[in-house]
Amino acid sequence: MSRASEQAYAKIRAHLLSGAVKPSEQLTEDRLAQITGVSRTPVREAVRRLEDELLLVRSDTKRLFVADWSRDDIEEMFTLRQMLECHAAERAARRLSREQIGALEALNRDLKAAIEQTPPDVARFLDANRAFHEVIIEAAQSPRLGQLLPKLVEAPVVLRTARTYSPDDLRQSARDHDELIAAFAAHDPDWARAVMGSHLRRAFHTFARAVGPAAGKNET
Amino acid sequence: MSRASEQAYAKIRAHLLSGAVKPSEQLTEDRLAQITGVSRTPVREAVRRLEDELLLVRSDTKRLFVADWSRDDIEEMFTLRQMLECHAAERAARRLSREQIGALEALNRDLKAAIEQTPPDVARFLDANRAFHEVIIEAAQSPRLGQLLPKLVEAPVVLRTARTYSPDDLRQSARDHDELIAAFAAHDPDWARAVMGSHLRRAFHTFARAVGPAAGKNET
DNA sequence: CGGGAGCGATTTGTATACAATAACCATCGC
DNA sequence: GCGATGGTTATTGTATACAAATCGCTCCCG
Repeated sequence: MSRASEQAYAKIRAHLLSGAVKPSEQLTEDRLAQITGVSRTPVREAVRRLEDELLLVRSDTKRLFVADWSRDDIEEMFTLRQMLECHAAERAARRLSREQIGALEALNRDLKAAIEQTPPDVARFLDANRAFHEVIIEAAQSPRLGQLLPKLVEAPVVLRTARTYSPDDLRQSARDHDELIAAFAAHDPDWARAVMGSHLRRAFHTFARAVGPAAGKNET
Repeated sequence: MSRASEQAYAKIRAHLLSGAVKPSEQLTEDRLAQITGVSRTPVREAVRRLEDELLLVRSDTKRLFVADWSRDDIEEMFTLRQMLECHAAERAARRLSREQIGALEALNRDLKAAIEQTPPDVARFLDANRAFHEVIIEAAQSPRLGQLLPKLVEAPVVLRTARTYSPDDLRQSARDHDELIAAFAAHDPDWARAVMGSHLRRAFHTFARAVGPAAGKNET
């Protein structure tokens, strides 16, 4: 995207991530234009992208709000993500080059280093983690898949970034990645799919635990 | 969406469907503004939506083109659609109300009527077919799913609408729908998933046959 | 003859002003 | 007192003018 709208996107995203605004809080395009320093036109472009990623939502009458993700929303999202990303892992297992596997190993080394810092560098962990998964999607060579997945991946991570990851959770993630790499090196699609499935399902529970226990039927 | 941009969206879509423009042909926002009778601002909004649905694509330097779907693109799309829509069928089987099942029956009656006209009314068939699948997605009660699927469903149908469907193909579709309804009435998720899977996979082959035989490795 | 720099024309991106619509609030009628 | 109704303000939608980028051509130089 072009300069101003890309900048608006990044700034608004950072603004949401900073915790300066709360879920369900109303925003206006004017206000965002002030914050980002560009006019409403590129802001609208950026907002549309953020709506697509479900970080922002519009009310029935077009008013703009910070998205509020319930536990059920998060579960639904992880279920879909699991479906798509398991497929990606399967395809990637057939296609990953030696270089790409090397890249995954390097990223996971970085990820581990981020964990073992004191205190653990969660931001660095998340970056390495994202890059890791992106390599897999890239290798799956399915453009449509690459277009669909980001919409699912971004939202909850950004909105709940303040939460605490336990060191054990982080280490388990790293181990999952190790096993994924092993499955890829063996070019075994079934193995890769299975590992990715358990990896993401565990990630969901880790995530959900922090958000709150399973809700029975409450709305909000 | 608001009036002008919605209108622009509909007109551009109709324009693509009419065959007045060919795949890979360049379009300009100005030209589309002329055609739709609104200014470039809402046109840009509409174009973004059509890009999202992969009916339009932008070159690396932001120029706008009519999308060109290769056979491989279509196969990829159907594979993803199958994955998601089987999931939807499974969920729908657990949730569909008696009224919704009644609605599906009515839609399939209409679909059959469209087939048995002479000549068959393909547009009416496609409308009923779309409505049928939308009821299922609605019943799946998965907002994210409802957001993802339209992006996959629209594009190839619109772009290849001129092609001929054989009466046998259409009748087989109607039979698939009958069996789906039976699976829903029995509230059997596994059955529903299986029927949806074969329904869509057959639809892919019907579709692909008209586009051209499986290409080995050709690019374009 | 080929390749690249420069320039005019085309196309997309951004800012701004204004129009349309929705929310808010106070007042009126019952 | 309570709900409907009108006017006022806030917010989003659209048109338009202008800026930036890109394309395609010509012309020049090697």
